Amino acid sequence: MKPGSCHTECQQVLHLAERLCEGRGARLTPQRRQVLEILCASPKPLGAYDILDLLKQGVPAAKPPTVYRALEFLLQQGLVHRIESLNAYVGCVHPDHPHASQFLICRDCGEVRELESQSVERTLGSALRACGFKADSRVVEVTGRCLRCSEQETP
Amino acid sequence: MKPGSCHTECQQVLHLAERLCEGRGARLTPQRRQVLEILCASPKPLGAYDILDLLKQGVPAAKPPTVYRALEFLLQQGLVHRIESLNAYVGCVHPDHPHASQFLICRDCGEVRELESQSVERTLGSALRACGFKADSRVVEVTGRCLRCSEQETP
DNA sequence: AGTGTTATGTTATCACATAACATAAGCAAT
DNA sequence: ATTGCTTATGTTATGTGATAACATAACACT
Repeated sequence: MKPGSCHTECQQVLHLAERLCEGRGARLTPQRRQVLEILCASPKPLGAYDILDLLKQGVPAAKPPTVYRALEFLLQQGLVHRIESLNAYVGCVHPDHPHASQFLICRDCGEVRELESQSVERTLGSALRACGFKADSRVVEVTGRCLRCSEQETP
Repeated sequence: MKPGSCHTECQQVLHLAERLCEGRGARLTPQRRQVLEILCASPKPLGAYDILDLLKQGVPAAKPPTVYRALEFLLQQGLVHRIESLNAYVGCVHPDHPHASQFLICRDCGEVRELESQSVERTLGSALRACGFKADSRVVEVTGRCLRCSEQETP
């Protein structure tokens, strides 16, 4: 079972998202839901205009602000993440607990995996504390080759 | 003495850059040198079009590709870094030894500081090893408030 | 001088993101 | 239900960052 590409898994995430938003009094409108659905169904990060193209199937009148507004909401709710080094977005694998995102980006297959290393979290946290820096958001993005790709060929 | 804003320090970096390029057989041409100079002289990260505006003082015919080509070279040589979460560029403080860049970005004063924590390096490295990921480049960028700014006001 | 390589000039265009203002939908209180 | 507020969406235009493609010039080596 590959991450992000499984239909049933995607459904689970959507239900969880609904519950979370409900509990927070946040409105997961049809449009926002569709954008989340698009991201969850994609095994790879999507650019805003990729999302736009897909969204148009359900919302023909969709335009860039449509997507960016939905993304803004979903990012706030922790339901999706933005990959800074790709200008792209991914559905969050486990939106139930807040976490600083750490991503592994394979330059060959394009897949993005969330890392969630506690030790990286901790060491980064103490480094920040040591220099008195109050963090709002932490970005950890590693580009390279995933295990599968580096096993397949050896350049 | 504030990082990046000191003229003599900037000169030192430029001389070092010349030596490094010389040793590698890389050509630090006048244009590339000017772009590096612009970045070193700035206490804050600059966008490509900011650099372009400044570069035009010395190279009136400069256009976007002029800047991006210079940046490409300087990035390859490790003389500048790109800040992914800002789409901006900074001169490298210590280009002599290669290092994974870690940045602290103050959302108030806009200053960017290089962190270089060995422990973050190590833990991230071992986390990557543990999942068989071969890293090409590591991006660590933390946005928040620097010590100075959080001391000045308390919202 | 000749030739291959690397750097620069030039035009156009692509890709990503948001400002600004208009309309509509949801919701609470009378 | 109507009013009135708040939040969400529609729409047009534009701002900002980056690169493709092709032409010319500078360099380095024999």
